[in-house]
Amino acid sequence: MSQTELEKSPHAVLDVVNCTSANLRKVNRLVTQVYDASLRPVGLRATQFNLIATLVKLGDTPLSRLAGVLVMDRTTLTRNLKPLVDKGLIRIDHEEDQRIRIISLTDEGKIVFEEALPFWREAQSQLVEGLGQNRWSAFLDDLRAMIDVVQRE
Amino acid sequence: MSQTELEKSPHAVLDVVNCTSANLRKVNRLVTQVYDASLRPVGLRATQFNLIATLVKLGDTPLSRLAGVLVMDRTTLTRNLKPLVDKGLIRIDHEEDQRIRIISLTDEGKIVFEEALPFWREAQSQLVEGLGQNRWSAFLDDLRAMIDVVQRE
DNA sequence: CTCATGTATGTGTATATACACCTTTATAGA
DNA sequence: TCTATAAAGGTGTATATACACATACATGAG
Repeated sequence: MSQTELEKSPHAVLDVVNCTSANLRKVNRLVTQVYDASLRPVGLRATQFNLIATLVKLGDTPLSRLAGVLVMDRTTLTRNLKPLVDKGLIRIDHEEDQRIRIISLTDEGKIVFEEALPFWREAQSQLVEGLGQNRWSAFLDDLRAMIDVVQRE
Repeated sequence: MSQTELEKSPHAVLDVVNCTSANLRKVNRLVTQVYDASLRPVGLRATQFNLIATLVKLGDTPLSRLAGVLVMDRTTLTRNLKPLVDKGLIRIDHEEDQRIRIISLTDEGKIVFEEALPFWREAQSQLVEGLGQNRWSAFLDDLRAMIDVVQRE
């Protein structure tokens, strides 16, 4: 009769409480709900707002490059674009190279972004102030460090 | 002709780079992929492993209480249980009160958890060491602080 | 005992995510 | 020129997430 892993390490279950992934997912759920709630008046989700903001910054961008900048799976981006295209906020055009899809903001997309900005700021401030400026800055630094850690592999 | 929000605040787009939600979601995507990849040999996703680990800790638990502990929407939990029930790792029973669903680990669920533990540890170590013990601890503290901030509303 | 109300849960729908696999289009060699 | 390969993208499928709405059951007021 061999001992189970749990009998050998009774603290194993406690360790799992410290799971980086589980804690991240939990925070992500909660924080996403805060931003989604703030942005609801303009009909955007947090993900969609970020996608639009990235396009404002980059200008017209090929799909794969956009996915690279967002550090997002290409096929996820394709799916995320759909509701925005349906709403007329984003346009997808071709280039000479028929393989390449150029993602652009429409005029309405730009307007909606401007409308959404104050609502985004509201959510952002709420969290920055809730955690405190300094601690929030450190937290953001750590998020970026974590990105480096994972991507460096 | 009124100025646009962007013309008034040319740094608005740069601010959005610091979006707590966007950065969290990005890290969450990457970290989830690390844990999913580690756990693939045992056929569990990070979310599923965490769900099982929580059940190991709590024992048989009513659905809504489990959702509360996980800080997860009740309906999300229902959906997340399905693949685990299908695989026979989790069972859903009734109580005397016919409304209540009791979620339990099956014997096979317990076995799979034990098999999964070393793979979880591998992913966990990878991130703890990548970020450094101290910084990782601070990061986890901040995640928990962020949970408090959001829940305190 | 009966019904109004509250509690526990499920379903419909939409989005977010990503892996495996497939199609289309360029391009570099032979 | 022709073709093998690489590059860019899409689709099928499965999971993760949550809001709005619907259902079933329990319980207390009368």
